[in-house]
Amino acid sequence: MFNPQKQAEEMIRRCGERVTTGRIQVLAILLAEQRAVTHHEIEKRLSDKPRLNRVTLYRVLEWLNEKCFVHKVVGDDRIWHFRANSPTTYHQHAHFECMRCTRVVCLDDMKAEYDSPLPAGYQSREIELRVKGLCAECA
Amino acid sequence: MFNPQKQAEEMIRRCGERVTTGRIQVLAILLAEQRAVTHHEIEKRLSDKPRLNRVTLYRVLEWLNEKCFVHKVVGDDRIWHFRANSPTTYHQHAHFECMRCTRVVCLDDMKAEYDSPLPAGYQSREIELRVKGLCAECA
DNA sequence: ATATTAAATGCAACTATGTTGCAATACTAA
DNA sequence: TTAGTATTGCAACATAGTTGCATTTAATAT
Repeated sequence: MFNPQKQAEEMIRRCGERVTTGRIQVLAILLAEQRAVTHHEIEKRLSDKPRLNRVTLYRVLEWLNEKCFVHKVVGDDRIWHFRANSPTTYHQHAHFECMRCTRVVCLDDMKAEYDSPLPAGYQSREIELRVKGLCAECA
Repeated sequence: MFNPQKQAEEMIRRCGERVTTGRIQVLAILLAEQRAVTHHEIEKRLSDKPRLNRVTLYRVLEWLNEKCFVHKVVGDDRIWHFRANSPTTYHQHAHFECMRCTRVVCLDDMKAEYDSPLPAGYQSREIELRVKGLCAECA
């Protein structure tokens, strides 16, 4: 059975860096969540436990991103949304963004295509597809 | 020969809304520019003439966007970038974003594909492709 | 041309997301 | 257990963008 807390701790321990309760809790929250969530949403989910400082949360998220446990997307609300990485989400990002509620959903099974060549000298490292529209609840 | 100022005025006049020097100047700047530029960059280009107020510039840009003279994209720097629309850019956006200098370039001739279906009940209104990497100068 | 009126502008103050420097604390290894 | 370094918390800051309201200006009617 699925225990995000334990899994998070295991993942962080295995990478050889410092294991802190903050990192575990935040990663656990993101593992349990099936979508990209904002700093603010994570803060709310941390509210019962001894709350992590706002700044620390930002730094933890940045760290998780650097270590590739997580990736981040910015939506039309100009706010970072974080989501736990799974093998499929790693280098191909497709996200759906609701134009009404600004909810961000990850579309893992996409196949982003880009036919035309880039301008001369340009190098592509990552491709991100953003589909905007209305989610089921707002449609 | 290409006169952005005149063309901008003509476009705004034809849409039947108020023609103001602010709107003309900003649209002219965006027409002359071949890429997506930030509020800040536009402000610099306005510096010789009697400068538009910061807030007004935001409102002019918002207005130009609503009237579809312009579209906006947010980059990884979480800043809005604006670009004049041409028929091709209208409903298909593809942008290249340099990971080093954060320059945003529009790739007009893309053909974004999205194979998988959206989750049930979701509606797509717009598709945006973001290719991240290094531009010619930073590569 | 002048007056009228609604829309656009300028100003000041504000909001929100995210950052930085530094002192205090906690994790790891010896 | 102790030492040393990485992480955390706090306060102050930076920046992009917004809001309310008084003033000005573009379009319209006289």
